Amino acid sequence: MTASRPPTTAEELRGAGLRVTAARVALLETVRAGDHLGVEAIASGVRDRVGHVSLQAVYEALHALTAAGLLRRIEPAGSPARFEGRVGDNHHHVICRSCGAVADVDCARGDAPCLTASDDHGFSIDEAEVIYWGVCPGCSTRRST
Amino acid sequence: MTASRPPTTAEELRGAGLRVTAARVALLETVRAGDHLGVEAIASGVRDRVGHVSLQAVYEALHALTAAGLLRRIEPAGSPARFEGRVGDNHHHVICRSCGAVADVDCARGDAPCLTASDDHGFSIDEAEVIYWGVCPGCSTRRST
DNA sequence: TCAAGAAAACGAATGGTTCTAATTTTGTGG
DNA sequence: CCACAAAATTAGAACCATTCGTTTTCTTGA
Repeated sequence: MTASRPPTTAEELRGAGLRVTAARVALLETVRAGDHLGVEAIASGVRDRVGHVSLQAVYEALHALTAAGLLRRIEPAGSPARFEGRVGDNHHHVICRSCGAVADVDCARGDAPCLTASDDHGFSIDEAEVIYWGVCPGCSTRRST
Repeated sequence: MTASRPPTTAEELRGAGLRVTAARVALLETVRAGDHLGVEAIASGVRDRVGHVSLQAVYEALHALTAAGLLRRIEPAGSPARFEGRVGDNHHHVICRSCGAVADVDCARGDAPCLTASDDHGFSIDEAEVIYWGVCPGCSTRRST
């Protein structure tokens, strides 16, 4: 009897070669429902769904899901890591210098590397990561008033 | 009598509104002579020039010189911070996924922000930071052999 | 030269992340 | 259905880069 609930998330995990645990399903759903969450926020979201989960387990699962390509890790300079569920579309990010808010920016090209370096110094480049730095609407109104 | 040696570095510091100390002069020269050095390497270079300097003093000076615009801080995801002396030309970086080597990539535009976001979400963007990820020549030959 | 204030030293702490080793759970083959 | 091996989870400690508070030293401008 395995037809009562839609096992989409679980199937994705299994399809990626990962074992299915309640914590991983909850984690994947939490990250997808959230908006560039940090580790602490993810842990809290996972606990809301499945009870107690250790922080280390969250780190481990984030590592595994990121390596499997189900999650993407972004790490703005000077901030702890954040995770997002949108993968595969090679999009970029705008980050607020004031509050650290992160928003997605679609990539015009879509495929990585979406930019070509003027001089690659012999490197074989596979990705161009773009971070736009600025001030978000909320912070700029707060500043000017 | 102040014409015996070229006081360029000291004048730059003073011009930026900073006090001139042996440690700061040595630090600025170390970073400029080096190639995207980390804090530990900078501290070691400063000590080679002026003797004992505490790590905290190095952090403090790096902070001050970065804020004054004499240095630029880059922080590749998953690595400690590195500093470079080339400022003002809004160039970008190629980073080796294997050994962490950093090389400069000139920006085609030169002025920041050199890219325009497809959708800025209302942010006022002042800089587009581009990091090209790949494998450096040394690491790719090492891998293939 | 002198006093004000900034910078450096010193010592310790903090936060995010990773490691180790032991235990539990999961998927699978008998 | 049961047992086994692989993988996941746990707890705890450790690690690293960075920061903080305080005292001492030094630069600077009057």
